Amino acid sequence: MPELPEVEIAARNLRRWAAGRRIERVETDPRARRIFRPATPAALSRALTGARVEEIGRAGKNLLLRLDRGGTPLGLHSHLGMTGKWIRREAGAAPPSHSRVRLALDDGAVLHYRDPRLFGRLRLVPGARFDAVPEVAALGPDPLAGPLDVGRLADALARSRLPVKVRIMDQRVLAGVGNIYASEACFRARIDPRRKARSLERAEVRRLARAVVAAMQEGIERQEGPEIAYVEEGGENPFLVYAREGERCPRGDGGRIRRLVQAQRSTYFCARCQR
DNA sequence: ACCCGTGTTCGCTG
DNA sequence: TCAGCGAACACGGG
Repeated sequence: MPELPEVEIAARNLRRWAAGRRIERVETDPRARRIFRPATPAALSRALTGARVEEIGRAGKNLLLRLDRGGTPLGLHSHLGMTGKWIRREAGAAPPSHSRVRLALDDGAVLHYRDPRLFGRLRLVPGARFDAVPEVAALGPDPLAGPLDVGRLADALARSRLPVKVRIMDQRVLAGVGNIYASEACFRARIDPRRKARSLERAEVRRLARAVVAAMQEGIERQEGPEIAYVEEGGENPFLVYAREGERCPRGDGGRIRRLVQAQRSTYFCARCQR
């Protein structure tokens, strides 16, 4: 389930599970070649076996693992795509379905990278120089890495004729915003997602920036909190408007949530309160 | 069977 | 040259 909040939870999990641990064994699913960069399972296995996990960082939707191979730094860049997830299992436990990579750690646990659709990516980064990875270098500001620069966001919006909801999903504009949180942020900011990005006034840009941060923070708290058990799959839809077509607007203004398609993705909004 | 999907990249077009 | 568009990737679930 990866947008910024889910990737942040994955980073926190990996810190608890793997920081300071040594990777003793690596297994890969041969069908999963396409997620590897470079694309050979053998190269991935050779590089990671024996390495120690030092730090786990996050930039937008990207997980950045800093490893140590006998004094030489090595980076592992993990992008979860649509369906990627890191899962911990005790030694000998049955693997989850679609486990594509298994990292056996020195405490006996096994980290599984599960990814049914294979849209994720795992990339070795020599010297842990993540700024040399083009997709990472091109990222815009991360909404949780310090206060967002409203002027910079306004500039990025002013240069586009795209609908604002589509524009804020561009990772060069805001790192970590995906399809769900783009709808949620527009709703919180009371901005119509169909508006051209360049049409927003400065005050609206400020509202949008705050709305993005608030939506992300709530998403993280929801998944990190003690109620994890029933937020897991099968629970209620935790979002304000996403996937709520036809329901009443949560602001109680009498509007109904509408669905439309923008840039081949579903958008949800209330045309009554979002202008 | 058919449609939909929390993401990104690539090739084409104007 | 570049912003924008639509297809493609691959598979499960409703």
